[in-house]
Amino acid sequence: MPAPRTVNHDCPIRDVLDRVGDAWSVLVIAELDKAPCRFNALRRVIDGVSQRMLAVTLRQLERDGLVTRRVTDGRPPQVTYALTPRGVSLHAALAPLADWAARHQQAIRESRAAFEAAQAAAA
Amino acid sequence: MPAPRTVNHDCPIRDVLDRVGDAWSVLVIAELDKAPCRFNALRRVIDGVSQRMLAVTLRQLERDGLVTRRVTDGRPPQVTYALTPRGVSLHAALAPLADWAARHQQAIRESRAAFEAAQAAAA
DNA sequence: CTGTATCCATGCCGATACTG
DNA sequence: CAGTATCGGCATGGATACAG
Repeated sequence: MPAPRTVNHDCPIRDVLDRVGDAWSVLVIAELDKAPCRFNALRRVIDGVSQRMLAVTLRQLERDGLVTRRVTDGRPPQVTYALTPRGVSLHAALAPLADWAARHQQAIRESRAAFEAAQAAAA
Repeated sequence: MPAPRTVNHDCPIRDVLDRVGDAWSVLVIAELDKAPCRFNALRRVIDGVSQRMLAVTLRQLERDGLVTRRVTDGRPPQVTYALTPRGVSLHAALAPLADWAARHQQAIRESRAAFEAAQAAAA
């Protein structure tokens, strides 16, 4: 019975969404796309990210070859993160989705409000 | 000084990713884009999704106006789900990302392997 | 400054049981 | 067939403390 006509979880897009679907990855990528950035600078600009999660996120992105980590020893030590070409291309691939989001955001909010109103009415 | 130059969480794309970043939404959308489908048919084709999560996922998508839920009372009762035009457009907006994923999947795997090899070597 | 290690609260989700 | 309700385990992630 080797005919699994079921939808596969390891279709490529699920892979990406596992990377990029978390709370911080996209924000980090978007920020680094503007300019390379140091750890604490990112921390300040991202707003709400914990030290732990920023470190974890950057590790994952580095691991996947989406960002580079460059250490400049000195006083104090500095670590600069930057997007790789691959990271830039991911950011580009994200653009249509961002565009869709911006265009439908309002309509979705309205749908949601309408849906909840209907729910309330039913109750 | 009301100048919060921090990155915002409610930038539209984070909104979408909160919807679409979960494990099942994209799979459901992809499946419904092929053809409308009934609940248990989806359940069978999606493979691994629990009854609960499929129900929750469909509710959210319906809530956001991405899918419709049509009930055909009878013996037995039938419920058919289908994508709305908005849902179709989301699926389209996802395409570039899926494409990127397919193209970089292999390279990412290699990066990851290399990264872990480096880690192991360092230890 | 740039992290890692630990602890712990929260919330997600599968399993199960039950309803129309 | 198409769900909802409830429970419990497990992973996620914030807070804190510590290190290079």
